Formats: sequence, C-alpha cells, structure tokens
Amino acid sequence: MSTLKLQYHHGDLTKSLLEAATAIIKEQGVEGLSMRKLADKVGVSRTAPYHHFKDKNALLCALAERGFNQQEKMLAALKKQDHPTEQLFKEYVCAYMDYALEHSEIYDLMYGRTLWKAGTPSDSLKKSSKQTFKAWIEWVEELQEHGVLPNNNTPLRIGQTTWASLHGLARLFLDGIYLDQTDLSEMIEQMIKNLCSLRLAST
Amino acid sequence: MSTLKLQYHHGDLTKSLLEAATAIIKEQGVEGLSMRKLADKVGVSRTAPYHHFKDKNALLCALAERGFNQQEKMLAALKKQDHPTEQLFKEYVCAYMDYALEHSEIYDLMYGRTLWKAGTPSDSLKKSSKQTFKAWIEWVEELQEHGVLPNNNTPLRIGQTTWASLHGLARLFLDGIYLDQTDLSEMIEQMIKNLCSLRLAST
DNA sequence: AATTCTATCTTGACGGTGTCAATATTGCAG
DNA sequence: CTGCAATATTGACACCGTCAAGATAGAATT
Repeated sequence: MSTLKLQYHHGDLTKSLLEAATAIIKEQGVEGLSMRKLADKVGVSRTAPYHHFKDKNALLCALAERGFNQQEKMLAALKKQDHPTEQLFKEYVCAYMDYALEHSEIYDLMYGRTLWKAGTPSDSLKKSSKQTFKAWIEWVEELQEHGVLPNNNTPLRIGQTTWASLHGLARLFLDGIYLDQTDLSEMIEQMIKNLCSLRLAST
Repeated sequence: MSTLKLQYHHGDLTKSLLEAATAIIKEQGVEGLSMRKLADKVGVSRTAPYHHFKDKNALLCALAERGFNQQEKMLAALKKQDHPTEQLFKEYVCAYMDYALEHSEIYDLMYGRTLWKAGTPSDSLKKSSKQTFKAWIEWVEELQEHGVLPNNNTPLRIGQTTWASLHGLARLFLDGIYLDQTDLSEMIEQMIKNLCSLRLAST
C-alpha cells in the first residue's frame, strides 16, 4: 500500500465521489454530471461507484442530503447571534437566497424536480427535508408571535406561502430566467418588504 | 398520394411532431421524451424530425412558445369579462396556478432550467416570454393604480416579486415537493391574501 | 503462516440517447 | 420530361446508465 495513486483499493471512495460530484455540478451543472465522467475524475473504473451508491439517483440523493445539513448548519449559526427577531428574519431571507444562488446546483437537487419528480427521493433524504421544514415551521410560529409574520392563518400555511415566495424568487435566478445580479438585490429587498408588511394586515 | 399512412412524405410533420411531443411529455414528463420515441410515435424514421427542428432544444423551444401563446390567450379571455379589478386579480392568480398545474410539463419548459439554463432559448422564445412579461408588468401598473397591489415600488419590482411568489408556489407542486391537492387550494387562498393585503402597508 | 471470506474494483456487454453524413425518394418548377 | 429542392431514410459515432462475471486485495479465521 503506497501513497501513489496506483492502488487497487481507493481508500474512501464514497467521500471522494461526493466531492468530485460536487465539483462537477458546480462547474457544469447537474446535466453535466455522468457516472462515467465522475468515475474517471476520481481515477477509478466506470462501475466502481456502483459499489458505493446503488445508482445515480442514490448519489444525487446523497448530495442533496449533504445540502440540507449544510444549510441547516448555516441557519443555526445565524440564529446564535441573537439579533432582534425582525432583523433576524431579514438576515435569514438574505442567507437563504445566498445559499440558493451560491450552491445553485445543490439547491436544485434539494428542492427541484430532478429528485422529487423525475427521480426517487431516498427515505433518508425525505427525512432530512422533513426535518428542515419542521424547523422552519416552528420558527415561523415564533415569528408570528413576535409580530414579524402575519397571524391570519396557521404557522403551517404561513410557513408554506412565505417559503414559496422565497423559493420562487430563488428559482427565477438559478433557472436562468433572470441573470442580472443588480435586479436580484433589489428584488430581495422588495420581497422582504412584502413578507414583513403582511402582519400589518392581519387582525 | 393516398390517405394511407405508407406515404414517404408525411404531410405536416412539424405539427404532428409538436402534438405527439405534447402528448408524450404530458404522460411521461420531459425526461420521458426522446427524439427517437417521438419519431417512432409519429411513424417516421429517427432523423426525420431533424428536417423540421434543428435539434431537440429547438423542438422544446417550440413547445414552450406554444405554451406562451396558450397562456396569453387564456388570460386575455379572463380579462374580457370585466369583473371588478380585485376580483379579476384573484381570478388571474387561480387561472395562473391552474394553467401551471394542468400543463405542468409545458410550464416547466416555459419557465424552467431545461431551456433557460441547461438549454439555449431560441430568439423566438425569448421574444415570446418578454412579451408575456411586458403585458404582465403593464397590468401590474393598473393593479397598483386600483389599489390592489402596493405602490411602494415600481411596477417592475412589484411585478417581479409577486410573480416570483406565484411561480414559487406553482413550482413546489409541479416539482413534486408537495403533492396534496388539499394543501394546494388552501395555499393559493393564503397566497392571495398575502399579495392582496400588501397595499395596506404601502404609503 | 496459510486459508478463506468479503469488500472492493475491473472489463465486457446491452440497450438507450442525440445527431451527423451520405443516400434515397418524392413533389414541383422549368 | 427533366432537374432541383424538400423531405425522408439507413448507417454510424460517441456518449450514457447499469448489469453480470471475473479479478484483486485486505481482514478474519484457522
């Protein structure tokens, strides 16, 4: 077992695959990721990855799941510095958009049709997403109590609609409908105004 | 030239292709559409479609463009019956969601990454989408004047953000993140409340 | 230390994809 | 009737995901 790359067994191929895949989709998009190119990049034969992931779908699920962990960590860090509730919410929105656009391909796997419609989300991925969503809804309840979000419906519905708004804004950019980054910042600002002013209307 | 299908020249292959393609993506999603299957369905050889569409991308662009026309027609019909402005807006929202979910695959081509990011939108498609968007912005201006949408920003920004909200809501369902139709109608209702109550907050 | 077992990796193969090049057929204009 | 342009065809190529069968290496057991 030398330190040279000519060894038969790779070491931690699972991890290497995930990282190489992340790099590829960052550069070439999910469409540019093929199992064969991936294997090649890691320096291994075509079918080696199949001993670590059942199929391509499973690999993409793993990437998405990583994304959920990553995102959750980021948001947890945000909440730690205890700013006023409303400011925190605004920071959350910015952070959410930041993550979506910075890791657009991962975001697409997390919330896009590739896995949820065209593919088959793994049980583990479903669990991750459910947990993330649950945390979000709980926070929405808090935000409602602090008068940042409206009270005219349950935390679930308010959480769903405000999330939908954010998600839609993110998608317009990461799907290539909008490209201009200048528009982006102004649209985020206006979206925050929209979401935050809702409480004024609730009874 | 008999009426039997054994003729060498097909007649109006362009149209047949578009209709067969529409049928396929409706049943099997965009992922289920291949040029070969399409040709086969129409009863023509693999490469025949290439005399009518430069490549698969071009065919998808044509489908998307049809979608824009279809959608525009639907919305024009809606406006003709001159209901009160606010009611009209609510009907618009419902109609928009209806269209998105009823023709989810076409909607995806119109506003999704398949063409706008992964693919290459044709000039003709760009034009169609631009026109649709322009019409929307003009109507937003009207809605602002009638106090249905807020006045705290330009028609462009308000149009962008409200559209983003609608788009996001649609995507959550047509991408398979949400599936329950019951949730859907309640979420639409709440989203309308969100959008329509914004004016109360604007100066 | 020798042997077995198991995890890992390999090559070979199959059916699918988009699309180019070269060829054949047809309908129409001259 | 002839020739031309539009349309359709077969053949080929390079990719793709993934299954099956065999090779290799490291760990466990004797």
